[in-house]
Amino acid sequence: MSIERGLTSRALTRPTTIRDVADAAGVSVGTVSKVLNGGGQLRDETRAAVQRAAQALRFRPNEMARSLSGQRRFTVGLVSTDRHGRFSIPVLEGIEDALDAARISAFLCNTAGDPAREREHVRSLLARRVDGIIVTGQRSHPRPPLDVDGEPVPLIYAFSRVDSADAPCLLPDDEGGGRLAGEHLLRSGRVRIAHVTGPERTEAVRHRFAGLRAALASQGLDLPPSRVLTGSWSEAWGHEAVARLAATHQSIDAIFCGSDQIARGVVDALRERGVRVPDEIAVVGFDNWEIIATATRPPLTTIDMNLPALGKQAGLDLLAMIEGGPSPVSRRLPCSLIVRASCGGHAEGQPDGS
Amino acid sequence: MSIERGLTSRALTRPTTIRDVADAAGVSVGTVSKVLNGGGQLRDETRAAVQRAAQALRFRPNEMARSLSGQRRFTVGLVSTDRHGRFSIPVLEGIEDALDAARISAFLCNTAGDPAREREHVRSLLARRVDGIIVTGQRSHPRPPLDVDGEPVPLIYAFSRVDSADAPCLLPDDEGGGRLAGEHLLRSGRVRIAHVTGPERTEAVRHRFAGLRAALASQGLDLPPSRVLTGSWSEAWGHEAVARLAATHQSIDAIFCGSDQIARGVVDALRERGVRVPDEIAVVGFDNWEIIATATRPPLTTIDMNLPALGKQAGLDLLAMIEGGPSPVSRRLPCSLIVRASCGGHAEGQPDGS
DNA sequence: TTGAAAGCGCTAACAA
DNA sequence: TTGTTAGCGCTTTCAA
Repeated sequence: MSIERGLTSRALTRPTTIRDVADAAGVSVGTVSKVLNGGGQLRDETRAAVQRAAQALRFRPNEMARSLSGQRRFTVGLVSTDRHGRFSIPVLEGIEDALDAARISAFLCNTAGDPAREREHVRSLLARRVDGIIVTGQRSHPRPPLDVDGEPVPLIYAFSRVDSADAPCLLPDDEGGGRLAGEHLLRSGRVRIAHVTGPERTEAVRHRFAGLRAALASQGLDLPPSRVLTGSWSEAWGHEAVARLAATHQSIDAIFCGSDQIARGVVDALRERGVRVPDEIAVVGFDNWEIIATATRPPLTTIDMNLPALGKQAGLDLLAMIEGGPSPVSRRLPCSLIVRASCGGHAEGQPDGS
Repeated sequence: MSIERGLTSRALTRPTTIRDVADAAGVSVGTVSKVLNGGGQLRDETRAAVQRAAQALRFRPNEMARSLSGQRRFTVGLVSTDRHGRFSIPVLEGIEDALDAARISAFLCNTAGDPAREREHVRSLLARRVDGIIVTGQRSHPRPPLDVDGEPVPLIYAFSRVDSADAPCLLPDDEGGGRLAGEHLLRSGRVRIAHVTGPERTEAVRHRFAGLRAALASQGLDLPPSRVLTGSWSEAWGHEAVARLAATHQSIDAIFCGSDQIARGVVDALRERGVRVPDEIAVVGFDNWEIIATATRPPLTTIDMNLPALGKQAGLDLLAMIEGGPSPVSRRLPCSLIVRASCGGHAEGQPDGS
């Protein structure tokens, strides 16, 4: 009976408040708050009564009201600077995984590379008092630090380079990836390796190349400049590169490509020239972009940047900062080798890096 | 001088409140609220003084506090059911465009197809009292309506089919897309057309096929079953379909493919058989997945579903519902033809549908 | 073991 | 033209 108290007098559409529950259970709001948050010393019957009332009224505590008093908002901002590029999506997924586990909601902010839009989004995030912000996006060129107007909000960069030394920043270990590719090629018995990759000036290109060279060097092998071709990140460039390799009479038994798209162009071009892959020339790609890698004939052995794992780590790091921990350190996260058929040999261990 | 009042006694990290601004400007909080919200009758000097104080203190009104009293939260939930699939991304972008313009923030909720996760996210959204929810995701099979626990929250489905007649739902006009493709082929002088498409039972396959057939029928042309091949959404299937077409000695001058991936497989297979595209056989794809369509040789003429426009419309419809307008009606939004080289002929008008 | 009441930061109705 | 004050829904002392 007493549980019904106040049920009839309420407007039908107004959301149930803690007050309603208190009335229905015949206790005070303070008591309701305590049972709902598991605090205080209460009689079991009281707890039960309150819980029953809350259930009956489908009570759902207003998060904004809770946030007003509490210290944390359980909300973070996700600022992504490229129009949800192919790479930021898997990163976002990883971030969401980490956040979901901590029951934190995320505001999605796409700046589409527009500084004005970025400013607006950040304003809005700060006005909403988010507990932290993760910045994702293009990493070919370093971006200026996110302007948080001096606010001391935890901030981390995931798959996005910043031109600020102290900003915590998570990136894939491209050099390690290049090394993995090189080592795999060497293990497969290849020794005359060419490298067909993207724009010379991008960091990823330089690092992947350095990794490959290091792998070869460790076996005393050299990588003559004539076998290193920089171009664009396209299939078309893969085709052209093969033509150039042929024109300059390179005698090679393997090609490490800077991306799966390039690799696909390379493999197609090789096949059209009657060169057997991997028998005559082995090919390794980069990105593990499944839709490309698996449709290539033969399917591409390639390097995976483990972007979801990177995103997840960024989420965890941010959570640590929010909890008051020390600022996490910038670092490179491992890539892993994905073995398919374009390189011959057997499938090996495929660490997923997560 | 008076503007400085209270500046020193405040803890350094506590965010500035309206109270601080009021003290600094030597007015009451009510007055500050009025100038900040452009209300009431105030002396210009007062306004100026308040604004100066607000600026000086870098005052940023707490959105959660505003929401507590106000009617609207200016936040919506984005529930996407597939792990940020290739199709939901462009839809999300369109949604964000519409929302940004209305200065509304969006909570990103990825359910990864997990009902438990979906339930949790919806709970959280309701607890945060979002003004509305947009559901995005797989549309191959209709999904059950989002369970909002009876809450009267505005809700719309974008690129996601629901098995509920009255749920507002926005989808691309696949049949119209199929018709566009058929008409384009006919205009190019093709009359013996084959159709290589995805899984027979999916709605998109049936609709696109129906559109093609309608276009042919309008010219008195028939589409014999032997020229309609259903399979999977892969490049490999495109290859195989070409082999089957050849094996059954079909005499055709065009192929309309259910997706760009299939089209790419078809074009590659054709080229490998020495068939010239588009001279001997014209090919039209579907999706306008640029990375595929432009890398195909020749680049694919294809159908674009205008997903960003669809997302934007979903956002606008939701806003209308939030404003209290009538529930928007479910509908199909137009596709458009993107002319490249795989079909021969000149580039025609390319309505972008936005 | 429970209740009362003072905030949290802001808006809006009402006074002055 | 401006100030006062009562909420908004919840948490958290402090009393009882």
